[in-house]
Amino acid sequence: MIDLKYIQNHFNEASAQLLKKGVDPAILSQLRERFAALKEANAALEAAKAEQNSMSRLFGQYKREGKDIGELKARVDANKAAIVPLQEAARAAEAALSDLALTIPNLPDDTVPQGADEADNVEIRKVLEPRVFGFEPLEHWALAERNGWIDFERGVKLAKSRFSVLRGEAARLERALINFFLDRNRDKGFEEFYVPFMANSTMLQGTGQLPKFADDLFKIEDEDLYLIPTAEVPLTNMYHDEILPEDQLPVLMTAYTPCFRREAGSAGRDTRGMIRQHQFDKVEMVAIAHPERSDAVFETMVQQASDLLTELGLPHRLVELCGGDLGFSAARTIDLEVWLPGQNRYREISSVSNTRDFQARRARIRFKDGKKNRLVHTLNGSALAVGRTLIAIMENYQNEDGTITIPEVLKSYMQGNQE
RNA sequence: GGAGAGAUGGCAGAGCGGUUGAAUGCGGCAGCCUCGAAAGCUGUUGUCCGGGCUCCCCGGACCGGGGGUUCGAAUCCCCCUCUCUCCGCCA
Repeated sequence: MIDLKYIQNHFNEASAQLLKKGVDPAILSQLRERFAALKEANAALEAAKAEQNSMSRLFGQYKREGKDIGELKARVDANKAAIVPLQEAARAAEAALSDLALTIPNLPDDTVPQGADEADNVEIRKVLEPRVFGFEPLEHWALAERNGWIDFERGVKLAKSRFSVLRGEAARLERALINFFLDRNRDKGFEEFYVPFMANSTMLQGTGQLPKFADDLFKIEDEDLYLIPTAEVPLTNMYHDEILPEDQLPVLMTAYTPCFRREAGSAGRDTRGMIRQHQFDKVEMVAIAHPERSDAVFETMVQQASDLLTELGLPHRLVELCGGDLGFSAARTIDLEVWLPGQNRYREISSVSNTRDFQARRARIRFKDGKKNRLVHTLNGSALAVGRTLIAIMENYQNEDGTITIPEVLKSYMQGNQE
């Protein structure tokens, strides 16, 4: 949730920032009005309640002293009746405000480049040179088909489209990658977690998936539970409604989870292969950071994701997302895109974001700053998307005969298997 | 799924329907003591919102969540959620 006081005091700046994210600033005027209306309604209600409280105290006193309470009771009854509509008004104002506030995205950092979409993202740097092939490299689905590694048809049969089955060495490689990522993240000080793959609506609101993006989630019937779209949800909400001691910051966490997404808005996109599935594996990093030190943590996380790709020998590039391509909760995001020779292009494999205090405000995650409680900054980043890494390894390490060479660092996880 | 018990401040644990935002203990913080520490003693110690234009005061809200009774509810009533114990089922 955005900072309502900031909107109030820096209306023009906030409007400009929101515009960068492609949001109509008119919504901010509306927000400001609703905020003012709530304050007014609350002031009236609280005054009436104060009156009621003081009369009630008097009531008790009269009774103890044996005084006549008839006249007082009449006054108190009248006031009580007057409170009812005020109560209603305040409640309505509250609902109107939060309904709107929860749908407004985070404000982007000043450093975020201007731009409408993906095309306006800014490349920061490339890491590793793409390999030169002496033959025409195949796309991952063709390789998978040739070797029987991915069974798309049976995935569909078992569930529906956009599900697939990994088989044999591919399934094993998937597991190897998960272990490799978790081990390396742990080496960098991220504590490993194993978390529920479902989360309730309060937690999803905390990280910003609800209420606005309910259509992107799989909901469990008759339960207040959703399949998690990312481990960011359980990890970030680990400290939901808690106040951390300052010396515990930053909290660095990592977890492997499958991720479940409806992909409601992406009909027809990436339908071939494993790029966009309803279920995929991901190892996630989440940090709860001191607000003055979150930028350094952000850099660490970007570097970590990049190092994993480098260690796997996968060429990639770092891209700073422009305002229009930034996610709902993010103030700043750097994507890592891996080179896919079969597709002859870079594809997103990790996304590292600093949400500043946007999620912290929604999830009420705070730390003790001396005597005061302050909101923390929360950050998240993939390290890495496992399925897409698998694809990248297949495409980058393919041989002319269709076999795949296992990257050096994974060999210990594959018990010496070379192919 | 069935039966019972419970949910109070960082933790433990009291709380006749009326100065109870809440006893007490632990923990935390500050001070005294000490060369220093421990022990001991003294004081202090919840969160959120609004106003004064701020670390001090005033008002409001909060004792799992939501309703209700009442002039007044942590305390009485109803619903929901969760936890624990027993039974059933189960990896």
